[in-house]
Amino acid sequence: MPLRVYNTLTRQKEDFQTVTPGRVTMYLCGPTVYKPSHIGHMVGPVIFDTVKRYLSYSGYGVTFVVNITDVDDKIIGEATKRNTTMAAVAKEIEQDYFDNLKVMGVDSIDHFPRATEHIQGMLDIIGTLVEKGYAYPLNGDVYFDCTKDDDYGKLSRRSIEEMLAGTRVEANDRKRSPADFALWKGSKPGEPCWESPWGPGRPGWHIECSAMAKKLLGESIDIHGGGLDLMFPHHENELAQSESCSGKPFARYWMHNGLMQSSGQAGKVGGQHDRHGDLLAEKQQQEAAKISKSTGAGSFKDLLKSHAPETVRFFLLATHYRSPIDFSDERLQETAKSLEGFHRLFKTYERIAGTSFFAITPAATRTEAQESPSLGLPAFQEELSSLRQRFLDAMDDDFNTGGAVGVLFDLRKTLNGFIAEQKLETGSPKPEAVAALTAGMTVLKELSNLLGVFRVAPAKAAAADDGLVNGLMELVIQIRADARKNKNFAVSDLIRDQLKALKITLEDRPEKTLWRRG
RNA sequence: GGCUCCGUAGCCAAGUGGCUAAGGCAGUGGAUUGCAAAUCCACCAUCCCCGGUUCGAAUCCGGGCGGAGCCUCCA
Repeated sequence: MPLRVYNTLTRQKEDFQTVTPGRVTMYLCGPTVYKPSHIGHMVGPVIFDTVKRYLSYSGYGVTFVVNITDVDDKIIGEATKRNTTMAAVAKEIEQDYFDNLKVMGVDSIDHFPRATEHIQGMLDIIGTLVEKGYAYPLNGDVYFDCTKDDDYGKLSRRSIEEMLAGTRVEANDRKRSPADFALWKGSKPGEPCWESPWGPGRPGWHIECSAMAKKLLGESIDIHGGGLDLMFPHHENELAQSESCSGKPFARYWMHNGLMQSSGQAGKVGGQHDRHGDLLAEKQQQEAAKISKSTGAGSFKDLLKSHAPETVRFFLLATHYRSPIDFSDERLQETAKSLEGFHRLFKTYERIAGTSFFAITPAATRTEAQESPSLGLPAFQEELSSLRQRFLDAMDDDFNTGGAVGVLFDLRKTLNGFIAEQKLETGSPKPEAVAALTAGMTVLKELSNLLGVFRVAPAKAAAADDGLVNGLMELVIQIRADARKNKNFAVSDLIRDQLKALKITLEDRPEKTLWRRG
C-alpha cells in the first residue's frame, strides 16, 4: 500500500509524491515566543516529528524546518510589560520551547530559523511582490493586494466577498481592500525596527514563513504543516504571497493538525483564556491560573510535574492528528495506566534475556526490517510480520497513529502470550525461544521508535535512599518468603497488605518475589 | 450570519461501501496462585435521529438534532 496523505488543499487523501524523488521537504509553523509553551504547542511538533520518523523509515531523505517567530506585537507587548527588550523575551521563551521539545523526544527538526535572522529574505520577496504589482506601499506599510491574486482563498475555501460579509471593517483603515494584509509594518518610535525601501519597520506575520521556507527548502516544498487554526489567515496569506512571488506551487501537501481542547469547556487550550487575559482583574487571573492546571492551559513544564513526557506523547498520538483532542488529567492518567503493561513487559524481557529492551537497535528502514532472518518458529514469526504489516498499513493511511497504537497493544499481547506459552519465565528456557522473543521485542522497538515512544528507560522514581530501600525490601521479602514456606500466611499476607498501603506491590513469581512502587 | 469539520460500547478511540465493527481504560467470568499480583483466555456496541441510493452503508446523498474550529496576527 502506498503512502497516502490528506491534503487540505484538495480535501482528500492523495498518493504521496514528492517534488524531488526520494526527498521530502517539510515546514512546520512554530511558536511566537512570547509566553511559555502549553500542551497545545507540543501537538504539532510531536505529530510532525512522527511524520518525519515515518518518512525516513520509508526511505526518504527528509529536511524538516520549524520557524521561531521572534518579532511580533505580542512579544513587544510582553517586553513592555516586563520592562525588558523583545530580544530578551524571545530568547527566554525560545529556550523554554526547546527544553519542552527535547523532553518530548522531538529531535528530528533540522533547522529552527528565527524571523529576525531572515529580514533581508523577506524584503526581497516584498520587493518582488511590489514590482509585480501584487503589493502596494502605504504610509510606511506594505500591503498584499488580495484582489490581484486570482486564486486567493483556495486553501481555506473562502472568497474575499464572503469574508468581508462577516467581518467588521475597520473605519480608519486605508487599505484598498479590508482583506489585504500587511507584508511590512512601519514602526512607531521606540519599537524594534529594520531599515527597508519603505522606511523603518518590521515584517508582517506571514512573510517570515514564506522567506524562510524559500531560503531553507526552496520555492516548492512538499509538506507544510501547522495547527488548524493557522489555515486562515496565516497559511492562506503565506501561500498567496509565496506563489505570487515565485509563480510556482508553494506546497504540495498542506497538513493541518486538530487542536487541543479543554475537557468540558468550550474553546481550544490557551485560546480564549489568553486572549482576554489582560482584561481580567488580578483576582480572576489567579482563579484562571488555578483552573488552568486541569484544563491544560497552564505551562507545559507544570504539566510535566504530574505526567511523564512519554505519557503525553502517547496520549497525543493515540488520536488521529486531524481530530481535536480533548485534554484532561483523567485521560492522561488513563494513558499512563495503559503504558504500565509495556514497562512490565520490558522488565520481564530483561529478566529473561539478560539485556535491556532499550538497548535493542532495530532496523532503521522498512526495507531493512523486512529482511529478518528465520526464527525456526514459523507461526510466531508470521504473526510478528502480520502485526508489523498492520502497523505500517495504518501509518501509510495518512499517518494513522491511533490505529498504529492499537497494533502496539496487540503486539504486547502476542509477546506476553509467547512468554507464557514457552514458559520463558520458569526453569531454563530454550535458547531458540529466547532468541525468538528477542526478535519479537525488536519488532516492538522498531515500531515504537516510529512513534517516538519507549526510546529510553523511564526515569526512576529514584532517590538518594534507593540503596537503603532496596536493602530493606530484600530483607522484608526474605522474611516473608520464610513465613510462606512455613505456611504462615497470616504473616505473609499482613506484610503484603501493609506494603500495599505504602504503595508497594508484590508479585510472587515461581522463582522469586518481585516488588514495585505503585 | 458565512466557511469548514465532527457525533462509533460506561469513558477514550481506530475503522469512511461488503469477512465475526481494531485497541485502551473500567467491568464480568475462567485459567494460574495458599490467597493475591502479573499474565493469558472469554464476555461486553448493529455505529445521534429520520428518509434515500445500493444486492449490500457506521461508511455515499438529503433533512433534523447536538458539538467543535475559523471568519479577530491563537500551534
